[in-house]
Amino acid sequence: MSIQSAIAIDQGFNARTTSRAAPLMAQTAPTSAWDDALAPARPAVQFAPDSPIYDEGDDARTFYKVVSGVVRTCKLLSDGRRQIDAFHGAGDIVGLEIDGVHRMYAEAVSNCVLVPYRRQGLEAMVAADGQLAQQFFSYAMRRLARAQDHSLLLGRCTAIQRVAAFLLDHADERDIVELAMARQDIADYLGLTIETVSRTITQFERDGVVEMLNARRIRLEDREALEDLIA
Amino acid sequence: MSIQSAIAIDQGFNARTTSRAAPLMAQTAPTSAWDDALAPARPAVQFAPDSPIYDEGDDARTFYKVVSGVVRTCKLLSDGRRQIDAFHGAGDIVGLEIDGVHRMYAEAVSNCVLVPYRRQGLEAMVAADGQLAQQFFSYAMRRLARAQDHSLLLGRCTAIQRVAAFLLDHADERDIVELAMARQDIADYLGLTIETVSRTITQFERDGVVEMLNARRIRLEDREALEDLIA
DNA sequence: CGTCTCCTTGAATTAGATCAATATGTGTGG
DNA sequence: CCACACATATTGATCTAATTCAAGGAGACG
Repeated sequence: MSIQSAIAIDQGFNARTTSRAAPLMAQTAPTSAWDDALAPARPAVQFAPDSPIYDEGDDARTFYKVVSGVVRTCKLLSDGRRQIDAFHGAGDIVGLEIDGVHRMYAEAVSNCVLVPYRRQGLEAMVAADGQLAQQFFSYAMRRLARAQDHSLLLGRCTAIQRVAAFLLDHADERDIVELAMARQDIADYLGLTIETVSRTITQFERDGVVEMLNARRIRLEDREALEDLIA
Repeated sequence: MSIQSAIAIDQGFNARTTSRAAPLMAQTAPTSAWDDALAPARPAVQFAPDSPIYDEGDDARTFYKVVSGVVRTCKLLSDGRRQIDAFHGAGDIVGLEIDGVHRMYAEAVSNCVLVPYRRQGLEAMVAADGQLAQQFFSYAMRRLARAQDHSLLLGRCTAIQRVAAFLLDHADERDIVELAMARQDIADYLGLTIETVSRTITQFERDGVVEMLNARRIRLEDREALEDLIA
């Protein structure tokens, strides 16, 4: 169903993380132990921007490891309001659930390559292999920590602080922010409107804190000023 | 340090969940496997309302299982704004971290009895015992699911929806909400002000949706109406 | 029976949303 | 290469939900 739009490819693993996805990858754990322990359910699959990966409510037989590109996981309210839970880059796991059903839906933000794994196989291996189990526990705890940080941002931070935190989160070592996602995605991640995100970035530019090379590429001119905002 | 205010007691395990904590407990997994597998680090410890359990930044050598009462885990912003991440009732684990440091601080909301466990022992056991590891992984994933639901509430729901969701979350089978926490706690959990929480509940009462038996005890007169608000 | 803490209520303010254009690309076909 | 169409982004004007500021009540407790 949601995988129909995906095109199976026989290789593509050598194409390492794009520089665009690198900042996200930096926040994820090494997954080397995985690649050895778990056999992919199928060859890697490619998704075009905005194409669905799985739907909320879908049977969660399969989970994915992101090889390249960026994935968003979201929830919808009945009136159409959307909350993006997280963006996932190379190395991240998406779609892993304890019970059998996906609690969110996932879509490709950019062109993505994902490796699908069977959840069934995982459960047996986790029970058998303490090392692997430790890795998955650790992975879940790291995701939890991020979700908790996100709650603080959504519950108690101003628009200025949310956008500042987002830019810092996605900046690379050279203070360049390469945005894989559109303004609407940023807004739905930060619990704001697209207009507020746009205005806030513009304001940062007026204040000389950032420079917009273009809409998707922003340079932090004064990283400290941004850090002070969220301190 | 943060445990100084706690008084070690030699028993208290037989005192099962108070009715007050029951709704929270319902959201937690059975932990029977634990009690057998992991030996407490010390006898159970009692905490008075508002007393600190551990501080953000503290060495996370110890984690706790809530035996009775309610615990809050929180983060502070530098200007004093507080976000309550979660309330924890009987059966819940608090203070378990992957790295060695507590990412939040924890305080007793009501009178609490907690059993402390050493994290050190846990890591070895998890690596050795797949069954136990599976339980901890599952626990972390359930916490993650709750944190993600909370993000949707904070990012995209109105004050009315947040308060409605909170009341439904804490109602027992008889549609009675026994609130262990003060209005300020509810506000800091929902990302609102105390005034907005108060006004919203008052409005529910005017609309005949709830009845306030007293400030800490609310009866849902029309559960469906509340459910429709968050649908 | 006063004092304290917690809760509620009211009035004024504001951050961010909404509504409404306008601009800036970006790809397409002539 | 230009002109058009379409997406996405920015900007402006207004509105509103929630906050802030400021009193009052209502229990709880010594």
